[in-house]
Amino acid sequence: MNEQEKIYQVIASIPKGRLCSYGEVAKLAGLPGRARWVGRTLSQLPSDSRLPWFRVISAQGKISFPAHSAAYQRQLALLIAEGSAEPSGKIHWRQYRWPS
DNA sequence: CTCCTGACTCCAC
DNA sequence: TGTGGAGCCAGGA
Repeated sequence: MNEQEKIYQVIASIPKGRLCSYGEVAKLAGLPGRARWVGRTLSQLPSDSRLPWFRVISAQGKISFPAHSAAYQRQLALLIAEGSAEPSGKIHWRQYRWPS
């Protein structure tokens, strides 16, 4: 399994209603300190992917896209759909715990 | 090889 | 609370 697949696996395991930061995903995938790598990997994600990429946010509890951008609104809408955010943009960060 | 870039983080002010 | 800068590291030019 390559690094990209590990990252996909971790993200795929995040339950609906739970969120995880890029840094946490990296750590859980066995790639500590490589949050940027996770971000880059997601940026390369095919548009038709089923991966819940929108459950990954920054460590500051915010969406990592410029506010008002189309990408930002797309992610916010998906989070609102599962109760992880409000239309106002406020995020309800229910931290995902990796099964230990 | 060097330089720049980025869906990131931390820490100091 | 906000901002700024340094650290981070694989890719691409």
